[in-house]
Amino acid sequence: MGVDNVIFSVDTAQNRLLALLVKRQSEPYIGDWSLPGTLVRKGESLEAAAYRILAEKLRVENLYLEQLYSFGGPHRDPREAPDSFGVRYLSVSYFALVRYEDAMLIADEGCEIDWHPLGTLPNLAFDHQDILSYGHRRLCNKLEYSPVAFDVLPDRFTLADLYQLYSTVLGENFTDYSNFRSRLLKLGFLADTGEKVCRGAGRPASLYRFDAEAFAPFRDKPLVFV
Amino acid sequence: MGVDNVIFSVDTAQNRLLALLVKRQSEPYIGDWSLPGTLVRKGESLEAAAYRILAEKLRVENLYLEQLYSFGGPHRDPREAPDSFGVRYLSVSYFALVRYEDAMLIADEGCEIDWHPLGTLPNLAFDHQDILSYGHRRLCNKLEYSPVAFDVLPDRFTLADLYQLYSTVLGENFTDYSNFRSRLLKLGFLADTGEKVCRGAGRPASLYRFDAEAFAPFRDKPLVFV
DNA sequence: TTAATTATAGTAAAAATTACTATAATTACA
DNA sequence: TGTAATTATAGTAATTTTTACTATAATTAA
Repeated sequence: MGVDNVIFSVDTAQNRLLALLVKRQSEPYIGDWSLPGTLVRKGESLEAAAYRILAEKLRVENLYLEQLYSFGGPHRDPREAPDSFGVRYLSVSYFALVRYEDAMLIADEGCEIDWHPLGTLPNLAFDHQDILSYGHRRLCNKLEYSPVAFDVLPDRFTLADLYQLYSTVLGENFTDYSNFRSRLLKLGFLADTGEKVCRGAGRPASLYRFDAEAFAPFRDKPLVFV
Repeated sequence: MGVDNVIFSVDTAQNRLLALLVKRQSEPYIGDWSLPGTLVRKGESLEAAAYRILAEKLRVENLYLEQLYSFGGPHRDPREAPDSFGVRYLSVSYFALVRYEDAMLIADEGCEIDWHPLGTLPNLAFDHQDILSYGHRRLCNKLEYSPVAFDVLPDRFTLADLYQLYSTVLGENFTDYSNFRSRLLKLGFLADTGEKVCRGAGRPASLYRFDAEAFAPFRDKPLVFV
């Protein structure tokens, strides 16, 4: 039984949504890119295994992680072989969003690992393309309905930072900046810190922080940010 | 590796949301109620196993089924014992909504099985209460955002039937009937068959059917029925 | 025949969304 | 130094959607 992670990050400098892939070093699919995965260890929970893979590939402080789906058809892996329970390889997938700027790739002994823009993905091993696509759908939904963005933004951020994260993930047909601003501000869980930052030309922007307490009443409500 | 099902139905005559439970006939938790479950067979997909349990407990034509979550902490089952993969018992749960009026319980050799109203559930075996609660949350969301209702309504139904299903599942603080009607009708995927039915006193109601083709543009869009 | 009952249509006020315009505060550069 | 470009922010009018109702239609019950 294995855990496979779909790990996303947003490169705000280049406006790209990225997925973390590792190159397989053994058969089957040797040399192909795949999702980082692992077998679950004795006594280890699924979530613990998911965090462990992530920590083996990435040094990162700020992230959001949740279970995605379990893929377990009998023909998904050529390694298929009966075992004591009469089942074949099962993959429980998790999806994560991490802060790109902080994430340090851990490249141990020749293990190739890299970020890949969602637009130009290589062919993936196993059914990992399906898993990744499913993870992408979930990421979009999560962003629209949950405050996951604030797990990967810095503690203090501008509304432009927030907007850029949203529009990079959700694509072109996203609300315009002005309306996004007023909607978010009206919700009342973005607290203006009073501080300003200058980023290149133009009027300085206010730094906001996410007020988790003020967000509490929205928990588990269908709250749409788009 | 096992599959456990959270199977819901709506008793419209009594306005109750029901879950299907079976009484355990072996240790651990012997005599307690639990979700219907099974071990996955050699060469069987997870979904196939989920449909198989359902078919073993219930004769029913109309249903909706989807994967819920995988529960796999190392301490969830007292039966825990290491196996060849180094993992413990894992439960992949599925949730289903079936048409109550058609569903025939299959009671084989002394296997106790019954519908239980969500309000008055007994103590459940293992972590099945958690799984059931999670399934209930998912059911509410599904109903609000997807056309699952039409999988368990008869082919032709009145708007009152539809409203009753929604309000039974989603509870008291649900939109009023009049606004529910106009919202649904405006969406344009309910086709008036022209037929009328009399149900007790009052003006006869139109029978509608779900027009899957007209619904197509809404697929995967965040469509709120509430 | 009248009252009760259920289905359906419609509507006015409130709220939310959308597509903008205007203004403020900074940097870039001629 | 002054003017243009740039970015942030505020505001607003038109439209659409939602909400809380009222009115009317078609049937059964008495």
